[in-house]
Amino acid sequence: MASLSTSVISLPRHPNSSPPTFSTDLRISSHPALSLVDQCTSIKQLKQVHAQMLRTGVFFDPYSASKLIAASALSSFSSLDYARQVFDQIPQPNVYTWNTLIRAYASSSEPAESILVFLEMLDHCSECPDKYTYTFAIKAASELRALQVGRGFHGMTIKASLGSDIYILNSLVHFYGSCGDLDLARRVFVKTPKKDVVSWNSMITVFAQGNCPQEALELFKEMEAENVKPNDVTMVSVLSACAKKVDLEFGRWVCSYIQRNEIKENLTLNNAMLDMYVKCGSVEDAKRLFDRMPEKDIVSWTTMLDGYAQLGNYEEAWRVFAAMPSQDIAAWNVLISSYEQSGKPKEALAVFNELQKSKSPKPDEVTLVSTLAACAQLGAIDLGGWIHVYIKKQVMKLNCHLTTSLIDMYAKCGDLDKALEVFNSVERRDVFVWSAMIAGLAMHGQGRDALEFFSKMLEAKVKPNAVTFTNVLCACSHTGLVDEGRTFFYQMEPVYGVVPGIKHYACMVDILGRSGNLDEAVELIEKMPIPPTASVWGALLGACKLHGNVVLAEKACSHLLELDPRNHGAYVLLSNIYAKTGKWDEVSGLRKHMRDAGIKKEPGCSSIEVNGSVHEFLVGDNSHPLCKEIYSKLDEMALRLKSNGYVPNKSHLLQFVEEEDMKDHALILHSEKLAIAFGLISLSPSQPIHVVKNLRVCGDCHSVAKLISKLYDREILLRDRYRFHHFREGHCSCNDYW
DNA sequence: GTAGGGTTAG
Repeated sequence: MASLSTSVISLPRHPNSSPPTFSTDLRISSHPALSLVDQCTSIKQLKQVHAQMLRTGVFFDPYSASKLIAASALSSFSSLDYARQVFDQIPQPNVYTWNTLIRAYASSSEPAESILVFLEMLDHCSECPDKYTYTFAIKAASELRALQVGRGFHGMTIKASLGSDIYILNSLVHFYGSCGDLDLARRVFVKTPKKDVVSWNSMITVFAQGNCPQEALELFKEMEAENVKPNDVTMVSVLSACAKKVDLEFGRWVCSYIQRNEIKENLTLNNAMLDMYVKCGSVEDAKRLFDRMPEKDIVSWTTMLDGYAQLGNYEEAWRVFAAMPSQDIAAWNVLISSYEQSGKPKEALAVFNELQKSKSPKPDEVTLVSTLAACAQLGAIDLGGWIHVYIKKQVMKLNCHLTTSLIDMYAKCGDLDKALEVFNSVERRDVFVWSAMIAGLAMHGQGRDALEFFSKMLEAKVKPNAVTFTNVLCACSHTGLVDEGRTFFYQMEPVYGVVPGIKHYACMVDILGRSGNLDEAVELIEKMPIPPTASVWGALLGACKLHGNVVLAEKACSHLLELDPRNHGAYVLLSNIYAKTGKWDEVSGLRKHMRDAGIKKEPGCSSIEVNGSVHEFLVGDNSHPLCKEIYSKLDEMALRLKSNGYVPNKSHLLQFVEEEDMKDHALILHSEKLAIAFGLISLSPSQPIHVVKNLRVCGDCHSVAKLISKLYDREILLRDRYRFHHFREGHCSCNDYW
């Protein structure tokens, strides 16, 4: 046997040194060149064998040429371009040769080529595509999620009398599922005459991955009832369905089922069990399994890492991260996204920084999506903009995920123009891209524009979803478009097929309540088909505060506290209503109750980004290095405001403060004012002051910001928990409607 | 001589 340990290959001499003859020569299948093909470990070696085959003429035997193509296209060192070159040298490729190329492209990174080769085959091959050809071509269509193309193949298989081939039918189930058409997948499955285990597996997988975990589990039971023995692949999908359903009990049952039925455990199955445990919240079960797994790969480690991170146990998460054999980008992404999603955007950015410093792995699309979301939370536009440039420099394709994140980041960082620029620059806009743009316009108070975008979206034939409607209603709420809001709300289900959810009800209550239609808001709550949640009562309570309706406020508040007894926001709102109507006894009563129950008001916190770093201020904060300068600026501001007729609005104090002077003092120390003062001293006059506040802006701070924008001739952009306030020349973009 | 179904991060 020839050895390939050297890079230059010398083929063994043919036993009788005479050139081989082909066509009918059966010895060809054992020709030495062919066994060499199997031993190649690099494209270079393959090329040497190829050259020898050409020289000896072996290449012109279709069987031999196909082997060469298979090796160049399907091996670990595969090069499809090379395979294509080899293919093009073959004078008359047969069906098998065509199949090899179509198969190789189908599972490559360019499945579209597979379809093109299939079409070429129809033109150039004297034989018809066979059952193998179709399975490969259908696989390519699945990869591409090309519904129409696949349907075409489906029709062709029927015409070619291959309509009952089990391989083709199973591929079709998988294909329709990956196109998201569960209905067609099911129809093919139902019509499959003799279902084998793969048929069942395919359909279960389609349900599990298509957000129908319940159907997946039911089908598994049906499969059992039909006495089809499930295998390891079945169980992977069943576990995935348990994970999606967050059904730990059933998940545990499945694990014991696997043992009872002696389904052979392998790495993938163990990983699926790990994932199920983690998704169902039992990292303990996951850890027990992890410790006894004979083999672990990067997926096992990443799943454990995710388990700890999701539970907020970052100490253990970092320990797993450090212990993994290698940290791939997925591991970094777990950390960044879990920090970002649990409201720790600063930590997320710190991890991103570490990743940058470590040089490898390179951030991928998921990294950037999570990091942009963290920037959006913080209002960190410098880093956000940097990532935008990074994407352009890396010539990364802006897919819809990234586009959505960029629009969201720019909008939440106050740069609506940039958000629009991104929106206008892309070719493809899915429902999320449109919805993000509508949300951006809404939060900047441009409700009418938001609605115009909504109609453009409909014109573009993009179907709105629940998120779209939340944003549309939000736009109506921020701009006070009551009639429009009502119309959209009542059109949702009959016209667009989107059933109003709790968020939509909360928005609608907000729209009605805010505009003073408190009775209608109450009526809507009473008629809701789903039980109202804290957010719904919260919206009503907010409206009561705006319109000074103490009686209704107390009712809303008691409902709210019934559902969420520790909701400090409710106490604050009610207390504000009491304060507004001068009921100071009630204010102190509430205060006392909060103290006794150990409920603390979430401290107001404002942050401002100056030269790329984020500075945070709490109320009365004096921890900033420039604290002295900030406070003297505040004194100056107070004087200037007073001399311009400003009177502090004390109803915005939660605390009952005896001394009048103290009240003024507490107000002037609100975090947003500290941040604005810091902005005034550290930014050049041409730079707008961007402040992000964690709570809703207080009424007094709102008036102050308006005045400052005029007296100091500065633009102030304040983002509160709900929206943007853009102060310019004494006015706010919200028109004092918020 | 070829085939179909599976696990991690948004």
